[in-house]
Amino acid sequence: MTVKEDLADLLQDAWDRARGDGELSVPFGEPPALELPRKKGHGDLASTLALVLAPLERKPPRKVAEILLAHLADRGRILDRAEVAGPGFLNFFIQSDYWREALRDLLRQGEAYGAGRIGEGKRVLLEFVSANPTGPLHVGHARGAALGDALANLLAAAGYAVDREYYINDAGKQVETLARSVYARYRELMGDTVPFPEEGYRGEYIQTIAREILEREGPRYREVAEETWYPSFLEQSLTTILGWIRSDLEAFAVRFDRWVSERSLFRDGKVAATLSDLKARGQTYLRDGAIHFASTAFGDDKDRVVVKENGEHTYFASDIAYHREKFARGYDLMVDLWGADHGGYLTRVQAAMQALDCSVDRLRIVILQMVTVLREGKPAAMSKREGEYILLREVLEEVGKDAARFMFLTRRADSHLEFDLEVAKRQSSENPVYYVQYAHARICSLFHQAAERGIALLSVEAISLDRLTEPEEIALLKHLAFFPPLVEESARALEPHRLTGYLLDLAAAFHGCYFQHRVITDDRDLTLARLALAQGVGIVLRKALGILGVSAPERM
RNA sequence: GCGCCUGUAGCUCAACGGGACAGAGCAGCAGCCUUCUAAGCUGCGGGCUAGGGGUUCGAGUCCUCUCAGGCGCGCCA
Repeated sequence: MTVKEDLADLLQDAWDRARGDGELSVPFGEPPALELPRKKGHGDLASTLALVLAPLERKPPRKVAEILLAHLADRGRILDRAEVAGPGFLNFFIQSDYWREALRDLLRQGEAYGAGRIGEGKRVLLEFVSANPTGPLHVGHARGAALGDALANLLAAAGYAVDREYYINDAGKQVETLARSVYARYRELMGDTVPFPEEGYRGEYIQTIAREILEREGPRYREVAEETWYPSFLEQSLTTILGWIRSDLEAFAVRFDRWVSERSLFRDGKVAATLSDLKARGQTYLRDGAIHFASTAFGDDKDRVVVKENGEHTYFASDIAYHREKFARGYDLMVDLWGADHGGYLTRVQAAMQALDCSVDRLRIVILQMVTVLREGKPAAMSKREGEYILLREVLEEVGKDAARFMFLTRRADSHLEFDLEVAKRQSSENPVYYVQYAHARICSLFHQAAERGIALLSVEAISLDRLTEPEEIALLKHLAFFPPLVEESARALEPHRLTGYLLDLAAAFHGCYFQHRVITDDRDLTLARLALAQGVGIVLRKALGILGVSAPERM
């Protein structure tokens, strides 16, 4: 039970009693919501139940609040006091002992603390990154990778069974262009003058791949027909780039359970099956030699081509098949993480799912806004074709995994992100992530100190937590107690960034407390109580940082 | 032109499925290390939440219009 649940039960009970006494009459409604007041004097938790109920009850909000208050039956278990305030808020002040026992509970649970139940073991598929295998991952992908990985961890922490998937767009014109670009560079390396593909990829990495092929296979593809070199160049280019992508993701501590290839969907007949399904449902038609999907029937701006005039499939066709396949796998929830440049694609995918009777509410698409990279105070140009972009690899080398991930994860998905490389490097010691990590390192240091001084730790049950009486200590206890509901709420909202805010608050509360109250003193019981508090903070820091994929160092 | 996203302190961003007096960090100023890590702590200043209308007991949050920025508007992916 979390604090919010405990109090919500109490309030629900009061509500039921008030109805039983005939003082309130509205039969049902939402379960009472509780929120953290922004201002200190407004209690530890507040409810707006009376405000919501008042118009339905045709009573003044304060009157409703009084009635609820009168029916509150806490028997001194949780509450210190409760009061009606402002227009009709119910403010709850919770006993210090409640918070202390919450810490004891935390310590009993250890690393399991904060494990949520809202997932109920439901299966979630999270698809993210899914960058085209036509070049190395850049900083935009890094944001998606950080968010996706953290989101997957978060959902898992909230009790979902999560699968992480990367969709490889290894079919179509882009990878064809990739192969041609590499071949052109291959010929150039041998001194041949060949035309470079018009829309070809001009990044330096193309030469790298060409050079590797030349070293590995020599000039054997110099004077052969396209049918001979093309398949080989395609495969080798894809393999090389996917290798880069995998190792970059690994270095960024981003994990995937499954890699789904677009070509495999064609190979396994999934695309054909999907198209015939759509056709059978009367959702496609032929126009100008191309097969269109009638997406306008589902709110799209125009109908979309799925099979081109030349008989090739569009990316959209295989993507419909991919999503249909995901639905068929029986997930309770599917989450797609897309870059803002794919935002215009949302309507048509939802349209396709509707057309196939896949319930769209099981699919949630998170659009991630762009990243602007600042180098030396100026925006760095990002153009994949020209090969100008800041790579994930570079970010890792310059900024580091922890700082980069934390920075990506302090912003909401739909907010544009400015990533200043100079600031991240130069001021690395002032980076918020170090502030949080430092709190963890300090706590570890405390336990080393305690061990050196031969302080014997007690079992959880034997610690005198009532020795924790300072306002800063109580404040810390409260922070810790709010972690479990935070996990559930962030997961529900698909917003891992709430955890970074929480971590900064928690670290600040800890640093403040640490500065003001010495942990290790001659007072044995007090020392043990404060160590227990520090341990609780350490556990939550580790847990939350772990969800974000940021390390919790023992010393700094 | 149309669609989606954004606009909050000098800068970068928060504000938890509308809630009470909008908060942090950085930058600026002034203090705190003989004692558990100063990558720390304490204090100060800083806002018509882009702007106008509306809904509501209550709006940074919802609706609408205007302005500004980003992304998209391919038989590319």
